[in-house]
Amino acid sequence: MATKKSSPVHPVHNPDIARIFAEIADLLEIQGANPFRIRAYRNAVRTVGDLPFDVAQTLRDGKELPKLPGIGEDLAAKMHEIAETGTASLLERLRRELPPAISELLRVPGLGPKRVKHLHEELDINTLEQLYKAAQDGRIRALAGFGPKTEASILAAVETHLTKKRRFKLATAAQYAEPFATYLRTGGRGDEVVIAGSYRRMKETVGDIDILIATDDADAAMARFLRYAEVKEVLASGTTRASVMLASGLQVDLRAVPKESLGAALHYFTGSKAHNIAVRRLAQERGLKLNEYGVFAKSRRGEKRVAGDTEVSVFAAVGLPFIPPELREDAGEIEAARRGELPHLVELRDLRGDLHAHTRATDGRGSLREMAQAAREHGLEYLAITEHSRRVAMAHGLDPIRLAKQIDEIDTLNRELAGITLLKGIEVDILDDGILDLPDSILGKLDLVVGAVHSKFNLSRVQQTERILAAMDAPNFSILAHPTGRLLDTRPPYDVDMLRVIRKAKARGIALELNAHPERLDLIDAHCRMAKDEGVPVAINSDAHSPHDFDQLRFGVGQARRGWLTAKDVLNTRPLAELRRFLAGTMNRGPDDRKYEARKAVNRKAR
DNA sequence: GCCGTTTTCGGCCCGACTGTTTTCAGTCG
Repeated sequence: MATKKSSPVHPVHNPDIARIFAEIADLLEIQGANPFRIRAYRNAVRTVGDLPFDVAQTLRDGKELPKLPGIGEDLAAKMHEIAETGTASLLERLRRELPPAISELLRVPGLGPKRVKHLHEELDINTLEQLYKAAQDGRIRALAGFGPKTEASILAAVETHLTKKRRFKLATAAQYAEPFATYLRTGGRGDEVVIAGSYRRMKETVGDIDILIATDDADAAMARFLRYAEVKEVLASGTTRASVMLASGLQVDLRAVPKESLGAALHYFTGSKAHNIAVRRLAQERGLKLNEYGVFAKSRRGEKRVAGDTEVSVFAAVGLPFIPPELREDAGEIEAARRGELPHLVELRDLRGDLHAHTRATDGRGSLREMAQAAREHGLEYLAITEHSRRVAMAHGLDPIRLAKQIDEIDTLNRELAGITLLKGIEVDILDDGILDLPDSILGKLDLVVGAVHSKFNLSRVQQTERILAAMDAPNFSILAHPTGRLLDTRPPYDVDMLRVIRKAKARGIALELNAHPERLDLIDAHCRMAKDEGVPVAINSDAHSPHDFDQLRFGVGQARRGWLTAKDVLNTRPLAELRRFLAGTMNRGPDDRKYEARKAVNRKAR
């Protein structure tokens, strides 16, 4: 339901503004508005989503918003309006003109604005449920421009969509959870506040947020929790636990514990459930009882508390060293801990560089110099510039001439930059047949080649795998970008035999990327472990499209930690000289690589 | 709706694929 302007206002965060702009864009699109006007809103979604500061907070602090690219007078005014009222009058008007749930229909793959409009006007379809019913009844295939295949794909898409419970991407949840935790921390009594649960384990998406507060005054902490301005609804509230729904739709649970129980409670509420069960079993074997209040030894005269003020003490009581939260999935971490073989996980500060970034030359938002400076400010020593290649027309991908020009620009800039080195790269498209989108004559002049699939996601497993393996046979190929192509919530991974890809990478001395973009986080944790087991280095890359995107590296590191990676397993922890040696081994390979050449020749002939 | 300016309106990344056509519209990235 639409928020009325007169209703109590919840503080607004950037994702809220972005969501409103996105909905406006959707509704305008269905109405058939000027496509460039729609694009302006979509650009604004990205701009707001990427901002390194909170818009509403900035305005509340009485500060001016800086001039933002693509945000003119009108959109700036709307950002003010949303920050103040939680909504935009334009959105409210559009919602009156169109059924409120109709923009949901645009989420169905294969349905764009024209078809949604058509379905609305011809069949009075306004919701996913109505769409599903119509597809089941075979009414959609009867419409002009639709057919049985379209109908079947709609049916399948809605089925997967309807059954999915809403989860938040880690980076989005962070934007709500961290200010909330900060608010609780500033309660003034020195309470210890920790966000536990899957958030602390750095899972790529979280269903809700679990906050733990160690306090001497649970009543006051509870009251403060419930008073938080973003609370829309109190779902439950007692003396030690409460549960609320925020205006953003994110559920937050609070648990207040006495300070001496913090460690045990933290362990308990961090999970995972499977990990907790396994640890409790260990406790049981030792005649101990483990719960959220501590570790207890049974005696004839009741129970004696033996540990629980810190997590370390909890683990120690069951004979284990501290296990980092990211590993707590009962996926071998307890056995490894027992044997003293836990990995020393990679940390953000271990990263010395970033091997995937874009600039304004294609679809990025910073100049070469701005990106270099931002990388340096994030403590990096090197940064690879890897624009899209020409096949990605929408991003204005580089052709050989423009790439050659950028190579010169980077050489020139490197001569004057201090404290950071730019590497010359490309994110070259892997075409349908596994051939790269640019000729070797130009690729061979680069420091590295990052290969990526951006098309033909629905090839069969065999075809998709062969395509990628073929590309890795190319004379110049350093890193396979976002290896499964998935976008969280939006696009499933393509079907590919990852073990074969990883073994090919091993054979060819190629690295795999762990793309740190919050929508991607690709490689997934299991594949990180697979790569590590096979001895293939993983590059944690930001895929930065603007200077502050380097902030996202922390989510990539979280994912890498879930994949058991140590600094040694990560390519871009290496010093520049060492990295260069690795990259040199992936470039300008000799005539031994006949497979790729043969394939290229065959394909040329076929054309 | 933004932007840049030859200062007040015209341009704004576009190629490929799919299913539906019978020469192409709609969607995607």
